[in-house]
Amino acid sequence: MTERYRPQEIENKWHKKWEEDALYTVDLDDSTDHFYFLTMLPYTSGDLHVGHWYAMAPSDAAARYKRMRGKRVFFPIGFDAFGLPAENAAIKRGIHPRKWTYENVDRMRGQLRSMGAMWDWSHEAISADPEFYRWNQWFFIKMFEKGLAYRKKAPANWCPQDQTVLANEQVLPNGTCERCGATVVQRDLEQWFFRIRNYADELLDFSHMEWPEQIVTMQRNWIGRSEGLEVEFGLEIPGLEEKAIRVFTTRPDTIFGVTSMVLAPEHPLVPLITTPDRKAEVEAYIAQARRQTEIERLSTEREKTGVFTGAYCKNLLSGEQVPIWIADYALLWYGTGAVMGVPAHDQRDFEFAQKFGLPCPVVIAPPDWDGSALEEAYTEPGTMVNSGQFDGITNEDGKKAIADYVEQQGWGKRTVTYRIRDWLISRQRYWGTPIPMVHCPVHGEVAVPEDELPVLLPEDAEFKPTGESPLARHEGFLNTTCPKCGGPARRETDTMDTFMDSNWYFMRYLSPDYSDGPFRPDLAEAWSPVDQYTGGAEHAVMHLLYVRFFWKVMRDMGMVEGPEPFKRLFNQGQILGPDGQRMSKSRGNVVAPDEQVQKYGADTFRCYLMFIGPWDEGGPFRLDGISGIERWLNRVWTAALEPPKFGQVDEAATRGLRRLTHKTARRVTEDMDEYRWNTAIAALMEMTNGLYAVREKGVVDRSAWSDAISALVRMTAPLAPHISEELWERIGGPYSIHQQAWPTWDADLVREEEVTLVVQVNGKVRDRIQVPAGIDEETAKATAMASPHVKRYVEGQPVRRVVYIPGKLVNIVVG
RNA sequence: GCCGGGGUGGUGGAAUGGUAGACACGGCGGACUUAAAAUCCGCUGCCGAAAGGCGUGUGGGUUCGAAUCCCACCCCCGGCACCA
Repeated sequence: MTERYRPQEIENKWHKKWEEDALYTVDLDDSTDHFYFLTMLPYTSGDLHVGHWYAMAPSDAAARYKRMRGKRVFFPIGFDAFGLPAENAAIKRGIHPRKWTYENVDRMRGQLRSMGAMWDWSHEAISADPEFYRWNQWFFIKMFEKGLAYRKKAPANWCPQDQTVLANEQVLPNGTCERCGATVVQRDLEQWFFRIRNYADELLDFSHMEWPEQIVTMQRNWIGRSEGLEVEFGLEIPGLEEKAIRVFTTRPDTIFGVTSMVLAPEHPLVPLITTPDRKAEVEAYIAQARRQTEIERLSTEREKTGVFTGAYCKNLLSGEQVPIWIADYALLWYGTGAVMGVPAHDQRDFEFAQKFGLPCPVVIAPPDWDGSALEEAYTEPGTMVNSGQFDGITNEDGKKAIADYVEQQGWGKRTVTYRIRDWLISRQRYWGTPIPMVHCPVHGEVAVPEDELPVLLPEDAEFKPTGESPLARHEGFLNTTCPKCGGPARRETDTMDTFMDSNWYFMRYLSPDYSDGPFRPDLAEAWSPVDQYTGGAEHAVMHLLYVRFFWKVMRDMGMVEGPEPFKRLFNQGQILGPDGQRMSKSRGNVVAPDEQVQKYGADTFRCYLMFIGPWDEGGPFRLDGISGIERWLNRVWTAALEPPKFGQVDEAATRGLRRLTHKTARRVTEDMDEYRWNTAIAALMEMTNGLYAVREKGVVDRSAWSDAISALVRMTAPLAPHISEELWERIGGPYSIHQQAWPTWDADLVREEEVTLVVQVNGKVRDRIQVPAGIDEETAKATAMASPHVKRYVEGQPVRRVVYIPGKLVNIVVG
């Protein structure tokens, strides 16, 4: 008897050995057959949870598979270490964020190692290291110099109780502070932005990437391009310089139906046009709008609100006077901050008009319209009516005709508007990259000179919430001199959004110790773009859009080549608790991977995660199936180490074994190419079951058996790297299995000798007959007709048709 | 409301126009064992004694043949949501 499979022993043994041998260290200077496999870097939240395993273990399997297929695979890892969770945890525990973060890094490194993944730790990068964030600052300065970073006033969530700025996630859905329950208000602060809108059109081009359709659609909607017309409405207010209100519309065809002009409450014209008798009401409305968070303001559940300013503008096409209102559904930052209200053809305007008693003239007639009033807005195609010279044409033609006319008259022009806003990058927080700018009373915004980078994050700042950016209270940090004039100046005290780190971390991995730039240009050229990126779909419109934007910025700086950073993207599904709910400590449904690894071993745990279902679906994690994987790996162990008692060789059985081996190689290869781990494992289980059946009889050829075991163990290697390495050594394979070639298959050997011919009568299965694989049509049909089970259903009825699918099926149509 | 994904045995799932339920869990039976665990072998969609019938969310359609394609509807999950 061979000794039993003891996962914990062999796993520790091989971790040590692999590390000593630097088995997974890649020399990037050789980029032959390179393949960059990247997994989203983990946040330093503390312990590795099942979600990390679910994201990373299959990624590792995929990277290992690529390696065995002959690629030089770079598979790096690092830590996303800045950000609010660390700061909050530090505040709660009264320890420094750096201490909390780096202790977590140490713990997580150990947990990550237990997975047995082939990460190249020699290329690790941590975003909170000064040598990393130095280059965030460098990039910021470059972007400032190119006009891609700019400063302007923008509202931030402000908690008047805690006297602090809150991130959106810290504001509860009812608009209160998650910490103290006070009502959060909007407060304007000078903040930094990146001009992502400059790249909006380019970001809509997805032709150079193989990404899930879902993510592409989400990004497309997020960018939200709409084509329309910007058109002026006349303003004649005594003493007012402004002679027009500009609106953006995608429906120029409805312009004759305008019965109101609605401005955003913050629109700069509002205080200038409001009549004295409306002033009090208008100001009260603006004040209440400002008190609401954007989430509340944009809720579609709410009834429409608004107030009349007392002023009117002129519809230049119809000549009509139009009352000017303000309402919070008009958004200052979208379009021109003004909406033309067409109640008959826009549901939102319809509700607004209903509430305030505004008229609702129809200008696009529905096909069967009898002239009666509408019950709701009509937004379908129709014929133009009540639209002066444009009457009688379809509204689609009307769109063009009116846009042409407006452009001819010089009242406006066709434009494109985007939903996406510039990227607000300022955070009024401590634990992040300091923005490397200086505010000089004489020279204004001045960038810190490159040779003074990094602007270090002071370790002794008071990071507990006080009402200001933590760095603003640190005198030593705050007070500096102007790089231009040497006079006294103040440092910028905001830090950067941590999505800045994830913009380029994968490039830092290439040369984490490089100090002449963010990354070595020659390695960037040889190893980018990333061939395969894997991670969660929750990053669809933040990280995955920012990183594409930033890549294009780097490209325009001449630092990288090509249109996109990631050729292929794969989103794994989300793993839920056994109850089907998101895992959380408060629900008590958290499965701790460490315990499971302790109990079953990393190989079993990895394989089980891959076996429960398709990788992109995720789903509830129940432990009750894990014994199936445990048994399977035990059977692989036994099959590999306890061969049959070879005796009289049966040729057919030997051919059968070879067929099983080659067939499995084909199936597993195809499945692994598509990351279909569950079916790949099922195929390996079937092969293992087949080997067991053969082993009982012991009538196969020795070499067919050892070929089968060799292939089985190699195909198991990407999934369960430790047990396969151990078995490989024990069956006498050269170290390391992870450097061996992937099994190939021979199509001739895969071919079956016999097939099951399914016989149907009128589409219902009536018999299954074993026939030689090469059977011809005539023989197949005759065999089918001869079947007694078939005869019963055919007899006495005319055969109308016989359908034959070669080697598979005969369908006899009677009646 | 809009966009995307999905609905298959007791359970996780397989099958993308041709044998529905691969593989696995669980269950049942057997072998081994003093016994249990582990291990090994067999059976296991539902109804039916059998013959056979029924069966992939619901209803209809296309086809010799539909889980798979088309139409309508219901439900679940994810994302976006007053975008002019």
